[in-house]
Amino acid sequence: MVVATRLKIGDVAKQTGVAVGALRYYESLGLLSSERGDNGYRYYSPEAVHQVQFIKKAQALGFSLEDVGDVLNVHQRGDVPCEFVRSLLQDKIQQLEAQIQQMMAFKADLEQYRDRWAESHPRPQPGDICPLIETVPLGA
Amino acid sequence: MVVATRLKIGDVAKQTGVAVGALRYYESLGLLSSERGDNGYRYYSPEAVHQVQFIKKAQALGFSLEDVGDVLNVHQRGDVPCEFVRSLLQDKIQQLEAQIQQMMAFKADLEQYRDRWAESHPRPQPGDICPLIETVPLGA
DNA sequence: TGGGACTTTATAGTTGACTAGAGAGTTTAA
DNA sequence: TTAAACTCTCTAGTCAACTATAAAGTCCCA
Repeated sequence: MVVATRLKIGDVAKQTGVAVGALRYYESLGLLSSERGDNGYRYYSPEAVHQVQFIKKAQALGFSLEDVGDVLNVHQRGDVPCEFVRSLLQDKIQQLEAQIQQMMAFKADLEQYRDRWAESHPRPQPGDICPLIETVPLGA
Repeated sequence: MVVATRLKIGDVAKQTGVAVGALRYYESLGLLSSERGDNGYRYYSPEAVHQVQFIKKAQALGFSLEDVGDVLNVHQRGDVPCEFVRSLLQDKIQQLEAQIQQMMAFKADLEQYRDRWAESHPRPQPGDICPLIETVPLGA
């Protein structure tokens, strides 16, 4: 009676804002799966939308599609012990933590950079040459 | 008498751990400058080493070489008012801040993900199927 | 029944940040 | 002095993550 909604590739594209071509590309990498209709069309379950959103989110944070696959493929194969997934997750969390620390340090650098310059130039004059970079070498 | 040390490209490569080809590439993008000797060789000042280190640092944090150029080119041309550089820096700082916030949120997601699973699986059995991804859809 | 919107595969092109190699000239240390 | 090591330019290739296009088939609705 109640047949689970089957989405066509264009529907998933619209709901996620991800291009049709990109979805096919994800499939080619094993990040996203679909069933094929008799017409050869791909049909997706509504969860596929979440899957794609997850991919985009991870990606926005600097994870590669391969990284994402490390987690998702494991799920799709459905045959890997939980401990493995858990350690993958733990790795990602630690990577993220390290990256956050680096970013905060770099941000502090940039702020110091900006503020030191502000001190020595309380009121920039038109035509000023900017001594910013050479006088406060960053990241040395 | 005292001539400032002139480094050859290979010296800079060794001191920074960046490949010779990459240094030439940076130059082609205007991120790094050198003087040419009569032999056609590039010669670098010791500050070039800091410049390259800065590039690598920014890059490691997800800034593109174009981003880096936004800051550095301004310096190399030496003719742009400070306020412009200041606003560039301010932009980068804010970008960084936003990214840090996102990363922290995502990290929290992953941790929740990991911990919820731990609750429901206090002692994973060998052969367990991992219900991690489907049961706790992330980033939905 | 038609036609526009959608789908398929396959191939090729794009961007960023390089690396690799050819072919030629230069420097340097034994 | 000569050979290894280094440098030059130029062209081509690589990898990731796509996008674009062609040629063909399918769906849907007025």
